[in-house]
This record gives sequence, structure tokens and C-alpha cells, in this order.
Amino acid sequence: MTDQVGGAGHRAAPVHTDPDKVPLLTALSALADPVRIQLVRELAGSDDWTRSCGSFDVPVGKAALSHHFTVLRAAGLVEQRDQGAKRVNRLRREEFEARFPGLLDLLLRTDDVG
Amino acid sequence: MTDQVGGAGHRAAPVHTDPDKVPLLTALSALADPVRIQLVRELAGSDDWTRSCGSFDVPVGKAALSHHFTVLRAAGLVEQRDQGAKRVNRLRREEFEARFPGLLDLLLRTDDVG
DNA sequence: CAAACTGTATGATGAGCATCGAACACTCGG
DNA sequence: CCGAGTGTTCGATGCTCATCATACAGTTTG
Repeated sequence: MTDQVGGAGHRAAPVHTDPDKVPLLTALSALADPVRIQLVRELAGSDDWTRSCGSFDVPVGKAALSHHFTVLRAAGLVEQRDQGAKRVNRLRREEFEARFPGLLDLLLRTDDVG
Repeated sequence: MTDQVGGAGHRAAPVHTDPDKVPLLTALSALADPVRIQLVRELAGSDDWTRSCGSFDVPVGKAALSHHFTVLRAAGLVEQRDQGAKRVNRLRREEFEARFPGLLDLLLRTDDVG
């Protein structure tokens, strides 16, 4: 059985950064990348904790993908949790909005990318 | 006499980009740099057409500074005009705000940088 | 336990970009 | 006309970062 979330989790826990402690430059740099923009947008269109890292449709390998999630965590944009073999994600909408008002909305409203 | 603005201007006119045609990624990349953030902020605290390129207190040489202004123009953030020997600047507040609502305000409100 | 799956860690590689120094073009004041 | 001031262009340099291939660790299923 593995419906349980709070399982053992012998894995190294992902390192998160509180959005309140994220410098502006860090946030802007994190969002100034087409792959990460797409990740955030796809995540925004899904329910919390429903998307594993590998479930995103981005044109990069596993290693690069893992790197992008590290950047998004450091920018206070994404929270991760281990669930069995997978690592599921959640967009930190409200917390990030409180730190950088309007930024996330701008990203999600603008349909263009570059 | 040199109070006139619309002088001859035998110089190569600066190339501008309409904010409406600026891709999101271009705007975010332009603002994801400490020097350019400072330029925009200083410009926001000055009246239009009162600041020449060399009047900004940034820790880079003339060549790099010129490059940064090129990036800011391409992002639809700054408009330039030749005035005698100097090139004076103006922050495109309203136009940029119309294209990316809240982004400029966020940059100017957040006192932190990185 | 073995095999398949998910994600991380480690180099290595390549591209982009921020920077500088120097040369050049233009403007203004004497 | 000459010199000082302003800004751009060019070439070179160095660094950051996005990416990949590979190896590794934990999890789940057979």
C-alpha cells in the first residue's frame, strides 16, 4: 500500500526557501527562463500535490529538470514533498504573491513567452 | 545656443522597441540584472529627459553602460533622445505598465535587490 | 531479491552575456 | 580649429548557467 503521504521518506529532503527571504533579483532571474516559465504555468493549472517532477512537458533531460526545480525552490516559487518514489509539487501562490505582488499573476496572465 | 532639443542630430538615432511588442521573457531578462535594476530605479526618481546616460551611479564602464541601455530600450523600458552631445533618457512608465501591469511598480516598490 | 521507475549528484561541455580597453564619431566651448 | 566631454562600436576575456551523459540512491512491483 502506498496511498499514505507521510510515509518514511529516507530520502534527502528538498531544501526550500521562504518567499519572504527571497531577493528580488533571485525571483526575476528564476522567471527569466523559458523552461521555468512553462513549469510554473503548468503547475498553476494543476491542483496542489498532483504533479510529479517528471510529469511536465518540457524539452530537457532529467538532470536539467531537477536543476530547474532547485532554482524554483530557491526562489520560493515551488514547494516539494516526497510521496513514495515520486516528488510532488505545489505552486506557492499566496506566499509568493505576498512577497512579490502581481508578479505571478503577470506570468500567468501573459500568454506570450518569447 | 543649445537649449533647443530638436536640433540637427547627425548621430545614429537610438533603436527603440514598442513595449507592446516586447516578449515576456525579454522583459524579465532585462530586469534580471542588478545594474539595470538600479538604472530603472534611478530613472524612476528623476523627471523625464533630465538624466543623461553618464549621470547614473553604476559601477561599470562606459561600454557596459551603453550596452545596458541598449537592452533597456529593446525591452521597451527606456526611451532616449539626443540632446546636444548628451543622450537623455525617459522611463516609459505608462506604456510598459500597459504591457506588463504591476511589473514596474513591483520593481520600484521592492527596496531590496539581491 | 530483481527489475523498472523517479529523481539527485557529478563532471564536462557549450553558449550566452557582462565587462573592459581602445578606437571612433559627434557636440560644444573657447 | 582644437580640445574636452559624451556615447557607440569592436574585439577579447572571463564567468555564469543551461544542458547532457553517466552513475547513484531510494521506491515500488513482480
